[in-house]
Amino acid sequence: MKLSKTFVKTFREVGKEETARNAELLIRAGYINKEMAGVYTYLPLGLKVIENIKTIIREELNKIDCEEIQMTALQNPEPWQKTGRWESDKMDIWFKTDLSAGGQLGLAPTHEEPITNMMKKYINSYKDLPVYAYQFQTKFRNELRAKSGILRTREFLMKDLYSFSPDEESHNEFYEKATDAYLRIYDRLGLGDCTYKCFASGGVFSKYSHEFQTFLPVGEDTVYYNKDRSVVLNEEVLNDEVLADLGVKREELESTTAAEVGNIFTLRYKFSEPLGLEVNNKEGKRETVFMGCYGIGVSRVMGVIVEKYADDKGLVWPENLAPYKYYLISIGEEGEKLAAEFENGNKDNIINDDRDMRPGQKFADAELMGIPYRVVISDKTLSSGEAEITDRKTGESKMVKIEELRKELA
RNA sequence: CUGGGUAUGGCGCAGUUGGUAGCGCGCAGCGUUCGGGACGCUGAGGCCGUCGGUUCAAGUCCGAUUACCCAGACCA
Repeated sequence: MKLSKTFVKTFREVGKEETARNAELLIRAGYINKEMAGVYTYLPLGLKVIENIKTIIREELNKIDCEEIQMTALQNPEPWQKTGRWESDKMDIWFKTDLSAGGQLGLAPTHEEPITNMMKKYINSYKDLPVYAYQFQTKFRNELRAKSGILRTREFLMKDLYSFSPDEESHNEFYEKATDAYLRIYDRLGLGDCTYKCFASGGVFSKYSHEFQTFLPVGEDTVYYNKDRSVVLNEEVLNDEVLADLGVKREELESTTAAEVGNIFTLRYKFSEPLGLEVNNKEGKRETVFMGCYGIGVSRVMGVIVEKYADDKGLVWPENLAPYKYYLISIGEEGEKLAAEFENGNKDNIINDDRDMRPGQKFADAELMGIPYRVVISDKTLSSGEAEITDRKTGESKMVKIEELRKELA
């Protein structure tokens, strides 16, 4: 990408009204734009990061036989009325809107009802099970207060997976597979060393659910854990009964703040029963489908990654998530020619900062944007037939021959 | 929702006892610069969140309202 061709700009400062580090840096670096409280636009760079995150999630879910779909953001109230979740006292985060022709619609806060309802058409026999369907979808939640930048927003991108199994046993099997897939996902997202499976409230669904919590100073949750972190539980379930269940003592636990980056639930018959999602079993008798749901807040994960890796100079992206891998800065005509040639040959991985600016500003922007490798090609480096590559994370520089660079950038 | 705060060019801010708005960044032009956010000159850009009131006169005072921020509560 030629930096001179994009409409995106970086900013030296952002208003004091934006205090969350993730949003401040993402706005300054030109990844996102704030539209209003808890509502953000993803600009070209930010969108590429989102897509990179989605690709990782998609690959891991496809490995465990999940199928991708895309449901609608507009919601028919009917299935929600059947489960009792249309009423605002049951779900206080609804955005509801009126149809011109009369009647109401909801803006999807989640998709258990519509997908369960839809599956009645496709799941009729035990032979149709299991079904694992997921989507990346915009969710709307009318939070009383949006905060923490892109960690808690009113409109956000979520990956939600729903499992439909013939019985509890096969569900549990898949639940374990999904857990493993989640751990692989966090690993690939660069959060593996600080993200743990965590016991949490099952809400109205079941005794427990499991969250995936990333230990992080700005996290909104408080979690308790033992020394080897084999047991991690959310503060909300820290009580004698749960401690006994898990076989740990209160005194053995330490606490920390954490950000929830995923949540998986065993739904049992919570939705399939009221919505009548049943199959004929081998004996030809009706059986209600056993369900589970599995969520990852894609945009929130992006914010968590920013919080984890950013330093005093700006964003720092793990290589597999970065919007571009290389940031080219050329000084002098020869360098400019080479930079243009390299960028032209690999537009998807290279930012060529061809703006008419002084080098200092380009260095600062390269760091602010968090591109993994900064390549400087100048008269100085070219005099020895070389270019300088600087690692964003470590700050270390090394010189490479132009021929080697040409190969690496190809 | 409770408490506190903010709202002035694209961004960040100032604006005294009420007298018709200013600074930095950015932007446009010219020139000098060119490996760590350069400099000089010139210039464009604002119904001061919105509605109403007080006054000869309101960015400034009063009332209302909306949005935004922080803390808390809330949070599949």
